[in-house]
Amino acid sequence: MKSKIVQISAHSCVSCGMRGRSLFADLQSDDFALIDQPIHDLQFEPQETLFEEGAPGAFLFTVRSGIVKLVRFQSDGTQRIVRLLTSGDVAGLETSAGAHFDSTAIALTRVSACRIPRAVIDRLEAASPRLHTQLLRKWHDALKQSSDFIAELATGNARQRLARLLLQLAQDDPAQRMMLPSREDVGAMLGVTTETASRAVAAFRREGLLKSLDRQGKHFVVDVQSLRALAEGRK
Amino acid sequence: MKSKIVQISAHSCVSCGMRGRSLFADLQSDDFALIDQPIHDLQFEPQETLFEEGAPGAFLFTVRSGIVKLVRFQSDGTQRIVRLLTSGDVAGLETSAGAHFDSTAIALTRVSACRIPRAVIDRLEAASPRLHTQLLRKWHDALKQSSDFIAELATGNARQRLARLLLQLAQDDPAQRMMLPSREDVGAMLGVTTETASRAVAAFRREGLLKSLDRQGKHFVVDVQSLRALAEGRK
DNA sequence: CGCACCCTTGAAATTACTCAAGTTCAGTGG
DNA sequence: CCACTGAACTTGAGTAATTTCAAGGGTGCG
Repeated sequence: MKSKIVQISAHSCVSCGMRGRSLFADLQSDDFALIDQPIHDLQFEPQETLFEEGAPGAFLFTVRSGIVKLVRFQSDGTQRIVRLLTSGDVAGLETSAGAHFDSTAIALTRVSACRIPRAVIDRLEAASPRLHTQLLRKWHDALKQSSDFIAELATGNARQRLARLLLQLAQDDPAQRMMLPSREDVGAMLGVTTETASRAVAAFRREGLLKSLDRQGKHFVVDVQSLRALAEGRK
Repeated sequence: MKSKIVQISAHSCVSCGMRGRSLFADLQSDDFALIDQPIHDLQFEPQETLFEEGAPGAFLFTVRSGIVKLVRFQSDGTQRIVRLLTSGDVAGLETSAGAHFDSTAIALTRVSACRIPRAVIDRLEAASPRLHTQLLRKWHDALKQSSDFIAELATGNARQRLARLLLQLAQDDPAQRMMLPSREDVGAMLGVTTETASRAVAAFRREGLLKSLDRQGKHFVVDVQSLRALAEGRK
């Protein structure tokens, strides 16, 4: 594990640029005084793992930037991606319910994430009701994302699923740009083989639904109109 | 809506047979005095809906018996089942995060469920920390079930998915009996068509992995050994 | 330059979908 | 009591989509 670690003082949480979307959104300045254990800002390189399924969860992570995949490994060694996390999402929420990690978290891009000890969460929640609302919201977000995943990425044919994934990945960018993970990961998200994922991406490029921004075929501009039509089944 | 309604006094919650698995598991007798709004025990017939996606969630339900499906309707009118709830599970947890219902809940069998007003949850949680742990546990259960759904029922071919579903449906019965929903619902759970679901069930019956207990093909005894082998890919 | 890794493509085999027709069964009404 | 009906399940045949296995390209890195 070569990830860069930067220790954060409670003070710097207060002025964190993404605090509004983080777990600490509702905290008041007094509350930060209750943080009695260090919170670290960790940097992960692509492919590095934040935590592994089954490990006792002593920490929870707030993703500051980048994309994290949550995966389950199957008995044949292949992986199924069960959810994607982006900026503002929490990885390892199950920690706050006292459980072991339910899945393995792996960075898809460079990822910056705050690692918060479980004890800090427990203490803040007991001492201040303000963390509570935000924790509930994060649970809700996670559950909603998970059922969206089923409804959108595990339903319909490969072209439809890919269209929905692309729309999701491009949704935050004002210019409809997005970065596409490896074809293997795309397959693991859609529940299809790597080859099928590759063929579908290649077809979209030929049809002009995707326009390459680089030579490696990782960054694209998407045609939102047409993809939306495809995603909803009106071919 | 012809569902039978029975009003429950806080007193009867105390002695409820399934309280140990319910939201109120950790409450002490004092806590029940805080329940200032009626909790109803509702009976739903198969096909009746508990609540609809998008409705403002003023209630949350604890399933006492029976099976409830959570469904999302797609733009073409077909439905995708995103999760199943059984005894002890909570439907409409999103209520406790102040959100609208994320999916529609429909009874698959006769269902008995306690309808708890949101205000009761809020009050209990504010006044007593004991509800809290249990609420967290229920969020965790829901999220785990949702990712299990992806990993198990949306991965592999139709035979494998059906095998995993059957094992799940039979897991609580000491004699490996289970009741199978309509083929349409099976399809909506596995992400395949009704015909494919029907063919897979029929094949399992011919192969002896399923033995009918009735003429209508709803109740079966499952061959756990063989299904487990199939589910894990060791044919 | 060559190796490794990923992506792409091809062709055959398998699996799933579509459309259409039978079958069974429970409930209804003559 | 029995024929009729509707709904759900089953099955068949043809088509489409996906997987599988195998080989060929491109890119980046040592």
